[in-house]
Amino acid sequence: MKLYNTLNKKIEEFIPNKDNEVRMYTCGPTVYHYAHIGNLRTYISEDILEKTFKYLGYKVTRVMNITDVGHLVGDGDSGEDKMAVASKREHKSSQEIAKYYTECFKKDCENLNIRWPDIVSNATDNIEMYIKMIEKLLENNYAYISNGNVYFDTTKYDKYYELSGRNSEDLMVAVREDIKEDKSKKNPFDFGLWFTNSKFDNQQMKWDSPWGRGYPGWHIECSGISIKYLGEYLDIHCGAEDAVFPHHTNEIAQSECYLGHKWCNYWLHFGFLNDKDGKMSKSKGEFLTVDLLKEKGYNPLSYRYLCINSNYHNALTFSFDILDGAQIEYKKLKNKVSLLTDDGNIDNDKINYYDSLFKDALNNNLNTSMCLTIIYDVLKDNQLNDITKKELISKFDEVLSLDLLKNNDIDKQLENKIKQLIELRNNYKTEKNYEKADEIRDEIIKLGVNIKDTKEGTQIIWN
RNA sequence: GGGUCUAUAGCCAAGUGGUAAGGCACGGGACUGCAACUCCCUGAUCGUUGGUUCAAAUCCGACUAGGCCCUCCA
Repeated sequence: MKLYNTLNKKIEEFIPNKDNEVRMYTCGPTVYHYAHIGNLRTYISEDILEKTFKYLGYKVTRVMNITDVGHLVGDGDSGEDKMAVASKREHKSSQEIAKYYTECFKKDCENLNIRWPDIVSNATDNIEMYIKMIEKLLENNYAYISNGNVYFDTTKYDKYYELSGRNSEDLMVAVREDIKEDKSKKNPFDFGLWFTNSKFDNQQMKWDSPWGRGYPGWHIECSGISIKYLGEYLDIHCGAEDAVFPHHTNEIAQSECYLGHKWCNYWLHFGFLNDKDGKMSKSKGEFLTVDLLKEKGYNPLSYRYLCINSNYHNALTFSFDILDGAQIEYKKLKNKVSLLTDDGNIDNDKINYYDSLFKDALNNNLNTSMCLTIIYDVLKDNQLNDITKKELISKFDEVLSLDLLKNNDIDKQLENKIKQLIELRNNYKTEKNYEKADEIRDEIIKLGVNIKDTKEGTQIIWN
């Protein structure tokens, strides 16, 4: 399959180290707050990538980290992070905060049909791995100790700027207002591997290390977890576009210097979900969570549909108007699927034909909007019987996970009640008492279903 | 200042050199007691500007606009 590889800045054929096996690492969330839907866009894309690999016949091992240390308290971002501040005031520990928000994240994933990765590891569960790596980096002179902290020396790794395409001359130092330049570094772009002398004096989580009691730098976490669980050769590393520099750049530097060879051949980055003012953030504007969407009457899968109908690589602008559109499209699609019957026999030639089109779309740099087009084509194809259509859609939904064939757990009791109401309404209709008939229809709609009058009678349409 | 990505109809978008997929919305029609659902019909020369080519939305250059990044934000 073809993917856009940030490392080479072009779309190229994906070839894993071992035939038919993919080792995949995806940067996980920092659990200091609820995830907003922009955060979740990345995980939706990763979920589709993972399921695509499987659909194409690869065996996939996917690892994700949970960052539960490093900037839970005290960094620039948390100044506006009211929830974390509130939790602190309530005397909750970092661990408690992390545990709570990890559960929230898990629930968000469930709502969006994001499969929980095979291995999910907390940053704090792998301290000995980071220490082992840092020791070796120090031993081989890729790192140095200064002012109580261990730093990676970026001048010792000549491919440091390969991923981001930058150079040291043009980078600006401490460009963000809330960041102060760290004078302990030899070079301005060196980064911390281990801190004992932190600028955050209220850091709660600390561990013993050969360099004193402290805590790991942010970047070593992903390298450590990846190498620990996926070995020395990684096939693909994913994350949002903002992670290219410095996070992934630093990961490559420390991992390859530690391993002594090339680490990962493919780097995939996902575009942002922006609001009309640009980057969505937790502190400005409306804080858009999955729960909020549900409260406002949106199906979380409408948002998944919106993401699927876009290209993972490009920025996507969010507004409720756009989500409204996606929700209507999604409902209509699902409704069309729900009208399919079980008639006929499965036509395997047709299955193979459409399945190969679907795979072509996925192979083409994850062209998921084309996948949706193929579903519409299947639905419109009058050479296909309903059972074949259903079979195809069921297969495609293994990747898209839009629950296209799921009837949202029909409640038998509810169904019986609706059937009674329909009978009552039809009696009124026969008497031409349309006022009463409409009242009953409204009542039925309030129960969360639609009805359709056909020549064969009134059908229930489950939303 | 530098890096990187993007720019196709009202909206979401496909398109990877040969004369613009699909979906939604809008409008028209069929169906209906009226609706909803469903079905049918209807729309763009591709940010601007040079160039390469028999031929460019698609390649190259310039410009314009926008996103992301330049130390812990997905």
